[in-house]
Amino acid sequence: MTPEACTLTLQSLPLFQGFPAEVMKELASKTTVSKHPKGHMLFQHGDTIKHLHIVTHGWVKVSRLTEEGDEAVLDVLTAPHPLQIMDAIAAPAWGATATVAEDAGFFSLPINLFKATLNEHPHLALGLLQTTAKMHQSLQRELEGRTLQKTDQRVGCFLLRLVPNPGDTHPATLTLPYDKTLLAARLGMQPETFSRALGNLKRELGITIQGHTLTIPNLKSLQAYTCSACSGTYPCIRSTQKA
Amino acid sequence: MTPEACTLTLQSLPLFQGFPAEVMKELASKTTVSKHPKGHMLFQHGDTIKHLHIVTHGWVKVSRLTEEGDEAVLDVLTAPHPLQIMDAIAAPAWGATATVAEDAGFFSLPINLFKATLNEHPHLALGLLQTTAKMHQSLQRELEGRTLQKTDQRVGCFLLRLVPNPGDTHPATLTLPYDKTLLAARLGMQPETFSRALGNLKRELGITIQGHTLTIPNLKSLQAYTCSACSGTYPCIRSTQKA
DNA sequence: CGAGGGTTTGAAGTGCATCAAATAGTGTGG
DNA sequence: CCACACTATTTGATGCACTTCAAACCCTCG
Repeated sequence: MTPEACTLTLQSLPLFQGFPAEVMKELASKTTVSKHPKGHMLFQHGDTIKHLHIVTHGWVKVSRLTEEGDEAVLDVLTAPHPLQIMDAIAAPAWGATATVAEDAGFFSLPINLFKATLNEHPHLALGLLQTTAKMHQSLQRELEGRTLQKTDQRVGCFLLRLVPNPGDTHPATLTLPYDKTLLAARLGMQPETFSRALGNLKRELGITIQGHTLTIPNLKSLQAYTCSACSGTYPCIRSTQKA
Repeated sequence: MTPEACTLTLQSLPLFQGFPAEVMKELASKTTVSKHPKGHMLFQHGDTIKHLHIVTHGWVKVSRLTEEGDEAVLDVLTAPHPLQIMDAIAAPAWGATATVAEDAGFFSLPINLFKATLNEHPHLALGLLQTTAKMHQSLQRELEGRTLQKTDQRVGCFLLRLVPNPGDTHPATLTLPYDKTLLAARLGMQPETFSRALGNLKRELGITIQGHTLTIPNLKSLQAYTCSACSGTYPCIRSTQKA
């Protein structure tokens, strides 16, 4: 990627809204571009933070592991999201582990440079606050869902947020973005439970499933089934709007 | 409260670390002090946010309600925490409901003034970023706990974080900060389940319970019982350090 | 003392996890 | 292009953790 292209791409990120052109050029010149295949671990819980990583394509699992080997998936991110930016800002070490879930590309910029830039141009922190505040809201919504929704509803809710045009009435078609096993973990349930939940939605609401593609014949009925246990109103916050 | 006292108290809040004295004086002059009894609702999901409220004493429940009347408790806050600062900052607001859980006092400053101050002194946003980042980490830890820990372990974990001197070996005594019913909701379980969990800890680990006071004979064994399902190491992030 | 909410205890039901095994899907080398 | 190995997914059977419903108990406060 040419430096100019890199600058442009960086600049388009919500994270860097409001950053002046000359600052972006400086940041871009120190930015590394990389690709990693599925399964690659980017960093893990406890590692010293050296870079701020931003996903440019693919999917990345952010999780925490216990001594006993259990895993809690905190999020699964795609472009244009930064990885654990809260840790990068606040902590000396990563608070989670990041693993590539689907072949992914990254921009990585030295965390010191990023922090220095923020210090030199403190008004940029205001934009960053917006970004982080949205992430926090999203996480609160997640906690609410875990508390109040049954597994079927969590799955339905996730599907609704994948629908390309929520406004449309009538059949919606969508593609599951990554492995069903990971989807299950992302939603805090076992793969078997996820599979059965999809089965229930199929039976109850006529949803069609072919591999990773599925069709929802009636969005309204899925909303009725799903959103009754949620405090928001559809179309609610969508994962791709998070940052 | 005298204006001077108010200024001093405001200034001591982590939220306002680094705010210059003259700015604090200005903020304090516009700050309202109030008290509300248990049960009072401060604001609810959907209300326009006009003030930034900061708890000065007592406890406040932050929750979201569904149409069906179910409630998800997102947090229970005490001094010196601000209420829903993320919502105050981010647009559009996501919002939650805040209810006084134990008689509480507040500082309230007009949100516009707060935002204007941030804009005028953008470097203050850097400190705010630190605060919000810690809140986010804390919420991630909560989500991990809900995913990986059994109810007994969640209760034990909560108790450990209430211990006054985590370093001490030998019997620790602590007081539950608010109703057991609310505690249960805060930990994402039913009151009955919470009660039984305490009973289990009593039986398994010799914890003594007298009303809202309890004694833990051996912190190490409680840690072993509780923290094995958690990715952190005790003493982990404590609720009172959150902001 | 009596009323009402907070808390505990018991019994029964349910949702999800777990274990086990079959099936579908994917990539490999022949 | 096929056979194989390996993984992802589905399906079934069983068990357990937690919820739900019900009732007793306790505690505070008027």
